[in-house]
Amino acid sequence: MLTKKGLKEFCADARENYLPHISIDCVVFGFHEGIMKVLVLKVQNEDEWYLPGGFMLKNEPIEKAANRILKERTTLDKIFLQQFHVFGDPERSKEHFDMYKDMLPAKENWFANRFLTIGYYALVDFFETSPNPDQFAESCQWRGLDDLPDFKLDHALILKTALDTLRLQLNYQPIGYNLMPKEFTMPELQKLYEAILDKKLDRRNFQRRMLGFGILTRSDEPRKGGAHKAPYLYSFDLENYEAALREGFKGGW
Amino acid sequence: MLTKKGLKEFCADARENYLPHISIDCVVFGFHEGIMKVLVLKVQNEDEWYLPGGFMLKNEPIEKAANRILKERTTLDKIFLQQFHVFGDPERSKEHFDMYKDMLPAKENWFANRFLTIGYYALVDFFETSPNPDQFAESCQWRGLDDLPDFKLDHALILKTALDTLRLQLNYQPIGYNLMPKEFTMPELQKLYEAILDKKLDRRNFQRRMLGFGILTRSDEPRKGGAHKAPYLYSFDLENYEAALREGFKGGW
DNA sequence: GCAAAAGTGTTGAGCATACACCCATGT
DNA sequence: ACATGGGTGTATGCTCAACACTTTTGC
Repeated sequence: MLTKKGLKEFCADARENYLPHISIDCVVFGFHEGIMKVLVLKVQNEDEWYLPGGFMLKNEPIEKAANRILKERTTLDKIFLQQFHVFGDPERSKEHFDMYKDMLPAKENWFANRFLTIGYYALVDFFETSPNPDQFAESCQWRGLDDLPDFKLDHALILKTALDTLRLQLNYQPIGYNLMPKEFTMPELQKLYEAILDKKLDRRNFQRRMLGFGILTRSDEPRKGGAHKAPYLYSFDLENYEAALREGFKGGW
Repeated sequence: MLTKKGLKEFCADARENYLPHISIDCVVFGFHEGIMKVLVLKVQNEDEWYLPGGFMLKNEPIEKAANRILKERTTLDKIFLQQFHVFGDPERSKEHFDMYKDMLPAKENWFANRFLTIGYYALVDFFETSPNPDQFAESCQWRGLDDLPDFKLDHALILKTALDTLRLQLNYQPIGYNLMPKEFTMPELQKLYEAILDKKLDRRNFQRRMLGFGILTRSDEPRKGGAHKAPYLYSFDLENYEAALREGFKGGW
């Protein structure tokens, strides 16, 4: 939560630069140790949790705004981003309104407005990401899907909707290029799918199916060093991958 | 196009009642004589075409606004509506801006604003719909997908995106309850699918597949009067239909 | 040599496709 | 009777799920 002075400064700045009534909230998915993780923000000195979000510059394309916001939170550029829904319940930002309503008169108070928020989800490489808190937050951190905090506002709904969309997407689009390192083994990729879908898949059928999509390249060198039989390393064939992204494929899990 | 007086009145009213920077545009699909039709508006005395759209009251949920707008255009209530995308290119409403920029100073000119538009598509019963023009339009009429006008703004993109979404939806959701009359024959339903997908389907396989979804009820009375063998009449089993809407089914066309 | 991880193969069920055939009705 | 639209049946092939077998590696 901001101090009165901080709020006043923020509002003056926001009114000048941002489109009113509109925000962007992002669900940033990463994959680490077999668990799907989401970037969450914790407010200073409070047990309050949010998804990373922000506002749109007056003359900025939506997707650019989402990219800019995420770059600030993750240091990542060129993130895979997908708009998935607009949340516009008139009461959805009431908590924010109540929190700040006594500090500034409504006319200059940015948070006295109703906000529609455009939901984006992002898929990022966990290891390339350096979470950065924003001016409202004390920390920005990864949380597993099995260990989510209680979100403020409608951010739990936003997260759930993003996850549902992602699961649906899995049925007709390749996923993984943005979530995996450059090279990976088939079992590692399978763990990603299992984490997203929250269910076990058959090792052998997964392999056949995945290879059938024709979006993977097997490198000559298997991964060494581990115990047991050395698995092959794969990477995505970007050309085919992107063709599949555009055209989609059939069938589901 | 509005007169200066009309514009001034509209803008004063809009500024008081509507959320700035945000509009809603709707792609209304109907089905008639084997062709998918879309509701389009024609501007008075100009060869300019738009999709039906409008603005959101300051305290109105998005979906309510879309419903209200469509009720005005179609006289229909309780329309099947699906939000599908937000279009937010900063230049997208430039045509509107240019058209009205000399009539009113930017400060009072509603159309001097940048607008994000939330795209909804609607599925309606062609025969229940009575198209009504709005204050900007001279006519509101159905046009077949094969006979679309050149749209202004980005409305061609909005329509295409809606159609793509609808086709995707066909893969995992039942469609038809909102587009067909209460009772219909299997060949009639097939024509709907063919019109949406723009390709021929096998009569017999379509029937088996459709019945396999378990969302149809066959009535005892076949349709009489026509030449040839009397086809059975079907209606949707609303309970199963809605369950299928929620849970989706697998496989595509 | 054994356990565990990973690669490859096989089989059977179910579903989609492409047909063939039968029934009803108006001309 | 026959053309046409419509309902039902069947053979083929493909895909997916389930499961068996083999290979590699560290202990």
